[in-house]
Amino acid sequence: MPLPQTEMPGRLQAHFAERGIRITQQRRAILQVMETASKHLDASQLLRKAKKIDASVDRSTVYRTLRLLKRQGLIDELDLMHLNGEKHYYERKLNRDHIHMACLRCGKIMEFVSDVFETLKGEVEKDCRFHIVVSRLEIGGYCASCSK
Amino acid sequence: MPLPQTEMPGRLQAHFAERGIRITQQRRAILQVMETASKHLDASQLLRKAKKIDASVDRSTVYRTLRLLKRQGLIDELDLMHLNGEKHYYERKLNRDHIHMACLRCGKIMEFVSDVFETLKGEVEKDCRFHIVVSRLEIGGYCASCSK
DNA sequence: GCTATTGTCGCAACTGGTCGCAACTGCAAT
DNA sequence: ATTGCAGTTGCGACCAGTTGCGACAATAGC
Ligand SMILES: [Mn+2]
Ligand SMILES: [Mn+2]
Ligand SMILES: [Zn+2]
Ligand SMILES: [Zn+2]
Repeated sequence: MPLPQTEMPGRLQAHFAERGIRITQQRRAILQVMETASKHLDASQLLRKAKKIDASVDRSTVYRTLRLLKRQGLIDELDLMHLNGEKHYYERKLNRDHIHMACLRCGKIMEFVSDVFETLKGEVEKDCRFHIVVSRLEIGGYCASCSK
Repeated sequence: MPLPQTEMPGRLQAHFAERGIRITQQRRAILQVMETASKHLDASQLLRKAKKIDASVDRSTVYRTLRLLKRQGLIDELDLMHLNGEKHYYERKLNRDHIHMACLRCGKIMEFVSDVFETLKGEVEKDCRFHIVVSRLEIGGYCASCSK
């Protein structure tokens, strides 16, 4: 089962500079956390980690920076089936979209890259004349070990 | 006061009866709203409409009933790309899954049924040995009239 | 119909995400 | 280096969703 290829250690901060977006102390801390994160951070985890780098970082700034990163297409927002409450999860956008699967029993999160998914998106673009910017496929169910 | 109990119960209420789930005045009101809704209600709209049928319905009961309906597989929960804040939208689960597309410019929501989507889910079940219970594909982008 | 059982409800307190505002700061022009 | 200012921040108030609890009401059994 194919896994998503990890992006080069590219810099979120570089994207900001290129697009003339102001780089503040707080944003630097938040971006650094997002860069180095093992995936799927939620907002409060992100806040806690960013505070370790710059203690002045406030909750609102985390949410505002997440919104900015989303608008810039640099991160994806996930529900992961809301297995643990309503919160959302964030991960750096990779070269290729991937599907997320969440096991409703053990809570494991799996990722899957598929050509059929690409085909499906192509179909939507053609049949609906819809120009896709972002797409998100999340599946809930039972993983191999839990479905026995 | 709630409507008379002799009123023709909808499918949701029938499902509750079959499964031995207690049918209360408040739930009857909420189910009735979900049955007759043109789609994609959010929680506060649902609360407002349900209160018109039974004024005693409380916010918590709406959320608890939504959770119950989700667990029973009777409704789907959608983000619709969080075009209007973080809230979630709900719709009755239909015979066949469909994709949701949201236009980032005009806000229009479109639905699309695709065999390729079914193929993709089949692939996930087979390749990942994952038993799918619920799936949700949401796409953000620009509709035909907005992408010119 | 009446009562006992137990699931559900409304309420109020709490948590997590948002927003308006005044203070601050990154950055670029001098 | 200094200055000027738009963009950004922390803060506090606010709003939406959750939870624990005592009161209540839907059902089953009499
Ligand atoms: Mn969501
Ligand atoms: Mn992922
Ligand atoms: Zn599992
Ligand atoms: Zn549009």
